[in-house]
Amino acid sequence: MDVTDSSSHSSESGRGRPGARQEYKCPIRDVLDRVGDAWSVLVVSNLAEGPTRFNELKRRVEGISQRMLTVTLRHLERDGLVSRTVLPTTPPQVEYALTELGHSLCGPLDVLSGWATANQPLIRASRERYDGEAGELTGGE
Amino acid sequence: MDVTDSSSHSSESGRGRPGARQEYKCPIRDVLDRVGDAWSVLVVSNLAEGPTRFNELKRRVEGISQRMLTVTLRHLERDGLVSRTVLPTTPPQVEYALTELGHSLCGPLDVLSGWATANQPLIRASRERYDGEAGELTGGE
DNA sequence: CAGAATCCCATTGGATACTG
DNA sequence: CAGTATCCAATGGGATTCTG
Repeated sequence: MDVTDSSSHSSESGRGRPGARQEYKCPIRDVLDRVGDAWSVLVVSNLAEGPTRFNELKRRVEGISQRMLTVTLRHLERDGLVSRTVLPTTPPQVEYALTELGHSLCGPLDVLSGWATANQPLIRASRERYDGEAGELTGGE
Repeated sequence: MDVTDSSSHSSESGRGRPGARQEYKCPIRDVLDRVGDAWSVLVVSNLAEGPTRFNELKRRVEGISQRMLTVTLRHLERDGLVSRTVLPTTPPQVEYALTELGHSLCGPLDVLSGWATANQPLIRASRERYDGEAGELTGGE
């Protein structure tokens, strides 16, 4: 494991401007920004099953707003994980598909989701224990 | 790949309350919420090297605010990934360490960061290409 | 030292309406 | 159909201050 940030800013960089971190951080960061975005993962995993059109995707990811789907797809496209193909039909159809790079991400993502699925019970349990204890202390009772 | 949300809400669940998604989603989600949080990853990877005290951690992750370090540690603790031990000294010392569960996450995290490191050049390139084209269209010249 | 609390602005993201 | 644009509530997170 070596995700340790090396190109870190001295804390003065982000001073005064809340939320405005900085542009250059460790390489991992920006990838995690994408992976960490729950929508991205759901979209990618959906696309893993094959090319899909916008509204179809919106239906499948169900719960995502139109705006977020657009934004997410743009990000994924920008990162070269997803390709966007406009079919010259009327009405216009747009097909999204994983690129090679996108497919290659599925492996690592799978490992992670495997871990998540396997350990979710433990995590859930830990949370309930934690929350329970917290409640005891606060509630006094 | 099957991260597809199965316990999805009909869109009525989150209706009206922006940002307030819902409590139950697919198992993967809450794990990704933690992994996706850049700070969590940095903290975990730091703790992977051994137990560390609060301020030491703050120094090492450099760039993290005190508040975020506290919050992040609380989350990790709640999820059972990190243990918190108060040494009864004066002044009080608090040591944070990875639990077994926490350590087990390092593997998957490593896979991911491996992918990230390996493909970062491609991603960067893709972004520049994308941004370049976007600029052409918008700026006209 | 370790952390809780407060203030406050910036970004997020849902809802809605409009366009080609 | 496939978006784009706008509005606005909620959250995130830095800075600062106070405590045991």
